[in-house]
Amino acid sequence: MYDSIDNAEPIFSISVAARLLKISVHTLRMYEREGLIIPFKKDSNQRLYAKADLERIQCIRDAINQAKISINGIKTIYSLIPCWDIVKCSEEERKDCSSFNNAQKPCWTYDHKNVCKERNCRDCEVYSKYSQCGNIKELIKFSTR
Amino acid sequence: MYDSIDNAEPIFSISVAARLLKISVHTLRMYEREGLIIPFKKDSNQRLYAKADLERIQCIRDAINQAKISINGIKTIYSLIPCWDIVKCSEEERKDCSSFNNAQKPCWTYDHKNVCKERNCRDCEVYSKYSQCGNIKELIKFSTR
DNA sequence: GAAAGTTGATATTTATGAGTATCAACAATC
DNA sequence: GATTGTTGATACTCATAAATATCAACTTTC
Repeated sequence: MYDSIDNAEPIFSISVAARLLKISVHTLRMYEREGLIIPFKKDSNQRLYAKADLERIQCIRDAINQAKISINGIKTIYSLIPCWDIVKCSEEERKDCSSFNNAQKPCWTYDHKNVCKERNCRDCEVYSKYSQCGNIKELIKFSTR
Repeated sequence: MYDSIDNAEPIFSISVAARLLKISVHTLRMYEREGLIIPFKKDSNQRLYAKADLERIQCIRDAINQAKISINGIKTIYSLIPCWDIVKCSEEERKDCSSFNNAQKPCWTYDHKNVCKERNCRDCEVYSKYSQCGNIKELIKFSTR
């Protein structure tokens, strides 16, 4: 039943998400403010979380609590995802891209120009597909093949 | 005068290094125990630091104190350096490499087999050339060109 | 339309990671 | 050979990051 829910469909309210993850709603909003997650937003501005979001958040929790990586550390690690290789932006665009030229926070926390302007970061695979738990290194490997 | 010193020549004792960096000798040994640095060792086992080591340590300090990245975060970031691309190890060797297949600590903290067995990590460019301050992202960029 | 849930903001608590202190054994220096 | 510095190990302190609590204004729900 719970298994039949689509991974990407935002259906859990913040309080339900918090209960499932055994954390507080405040912590969820804090992760968002830090740029670690991008929950879906209803027209009324209320947040909704999908199963994929919950898995992602659990990875972040493990990084903080088990691996003892600070939030700023996680932001820096996310900033190393080779987004330029994933979205295939041009040399010209790279020169002009804040994300390409910095390494303090994830690309999806910047105001976008260029290719990324038309993309919705929540659905972009830089954010959605590759930024969980151990697989950032897998992505770097893949990009250097 | 100080400028004429070779960057790579290990000449500073631990107490001198600590004084120059304005930190304690204990902190220097702690960074080493954590695998962040590899000082030169005399036959008597005493440590010596080169100018390049001091610069590297200053970068680590800035990451901890300014950027607020935890030591475990720095170790994880170091583990993302595409060493496989730098030392050009084979597919076969990669399958068998603890560093390639993990992302918790830098490659130079593992017991080495394969290509790296003959290398001295302190002199290896994975450690020496590319692991300072902001240039890990530069290296990933370079590897994905 | 009353109750339950959400919003962002600010203030506060607490768990712990980074750094320090102390130690006896050993090495270097003059 | 006496002084100064180094080694690793264990125990301790302190600064602060992560998490919590509280708030009034706003939404959703039945």
